[in-house]
Amino acid sequence: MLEHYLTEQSPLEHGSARATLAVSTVIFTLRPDDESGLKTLWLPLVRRTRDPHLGLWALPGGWLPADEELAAAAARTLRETTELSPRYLEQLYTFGDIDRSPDLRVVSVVYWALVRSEVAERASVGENVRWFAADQLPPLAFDHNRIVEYALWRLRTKVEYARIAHAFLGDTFTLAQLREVHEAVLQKALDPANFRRSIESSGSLISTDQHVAGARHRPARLFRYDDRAAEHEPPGPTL
Amino acid sequence: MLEHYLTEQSPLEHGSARATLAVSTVIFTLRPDDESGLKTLWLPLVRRTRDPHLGLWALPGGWLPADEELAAAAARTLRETTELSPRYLEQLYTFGDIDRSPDLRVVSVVYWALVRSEVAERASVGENVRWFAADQLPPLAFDHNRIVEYALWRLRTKVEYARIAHAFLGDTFTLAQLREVHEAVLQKALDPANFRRSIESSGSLISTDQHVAGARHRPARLFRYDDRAAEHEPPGPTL
DNA sequence: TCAAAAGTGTTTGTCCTACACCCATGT
DNA sequence: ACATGGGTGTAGGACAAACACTTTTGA
Repeated sequence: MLEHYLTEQSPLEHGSARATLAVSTVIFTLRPDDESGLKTLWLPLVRRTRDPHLGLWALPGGWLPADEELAAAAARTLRETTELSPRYLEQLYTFGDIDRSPDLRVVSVVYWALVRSEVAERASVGENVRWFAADQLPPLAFDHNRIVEYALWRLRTKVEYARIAHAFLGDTFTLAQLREVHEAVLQKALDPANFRRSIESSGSLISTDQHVAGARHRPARLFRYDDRAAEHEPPGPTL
Repeated sequence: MLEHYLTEQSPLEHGSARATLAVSTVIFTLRPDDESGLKTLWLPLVRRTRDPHLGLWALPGGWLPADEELAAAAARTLRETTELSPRYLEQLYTFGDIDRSPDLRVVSVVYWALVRSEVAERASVGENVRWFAADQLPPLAFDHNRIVEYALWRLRTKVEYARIAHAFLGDTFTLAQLREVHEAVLQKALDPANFRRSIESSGSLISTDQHVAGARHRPARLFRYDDRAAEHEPPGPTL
């Protein structure tokens, strides 16, 4: 049995049907909630124009062309959906339950991505693409609700907040802006004093000489990310 | 272009060729090094009996049948290779670089598994299956060296050591045995006193009334895992 | 002059580490 | 008796939370 399997010559020759590969992407951005005004996580969904699940909302994605890298396919569907480029893109998980799609056996390699808030404001929103608050989603096609749940969990428990928060901001930013991102993702208030210290001691920021004036209080200093600090990465596929 | 892609009817109809899905598994066990006698990580590899990479060692795996779950396929190849059942099995990553296999486009969903030490001692070792020390591997087929590197990194940086160490041990064990597992995985000595406290305060152990006699020192108490403690899990696919 | 947010200082408690020390057993 | 590892106690340092306080601006 072992020998049979290991020496099998080609995937085309074995009796049972093959699984089909798809790539989907969970795309997050941060923008003010309609009511509270507080920044919350939003994501774009695509309305299905065919069966199965015609009319339901689903994650952006598509079949994997044999000549395209996985991450490239994720970035492409992201671009096609939002007309944006990802500031952060990472493989999330591969979902392959037999019955997750009614007819075909579909295995989906799912990526998660972050895009900048300001840019996402003016992103394309058509008849078949709409942004939703991440914690108020309608029932989605396939197992996509579960996938978004998992992506949210991963975002919130990711240790290297530094790179993540960076992905939501511009090149320079104040500590208050950075703290606002952390608070939105973690869904809890952070002490400004302690936040400052923990960020500064992490060494991932470079302080500029610029300040932001115009508010009726002391001007805040602008900071920039230290790209050299991004080297503390796992030796794995993330690189 | 977006519309074209999203409304595409079937993966069978688009022009370019499809990718092929495979499942591979990195199987770890703990056993004494031949020289030092210290416990180290070992894993089984399979010799390839066909091109590409004929004669090279590779991870156990095979094509994914359309009617088999991903994790089930991983467990099956594990069983076929080692005649063992996994005590721990988790999806690691999906590797899909275009050129990772010379001819076909192969996308491999890779799992990592842990098996018990004592059991692995008497595991099947044939002409085409052999156990290797995880940090002294020969050049492997495809990108399998990179995959093993990543699996090792994940094993060592996994936060919930509790379940992992458990997978290498029997139902009851002494704290010294548990500590030996942690030391082998982390490759550093741990203070017995502090190790005891950190484990006990984690609440994942149940102390039994049994003790291990026979050694020329105070008998060590046997512990058992608290399955209820395993509930502190992510809400994701791991469950 | 006052409100508001930037930024600093200080206290307190918690966790981790190192290491001294006692306990129980086989030889 | 004594060597050996099981098991407990405790002091010191690192770090994080809480919060009082000073600084600098616009109104």
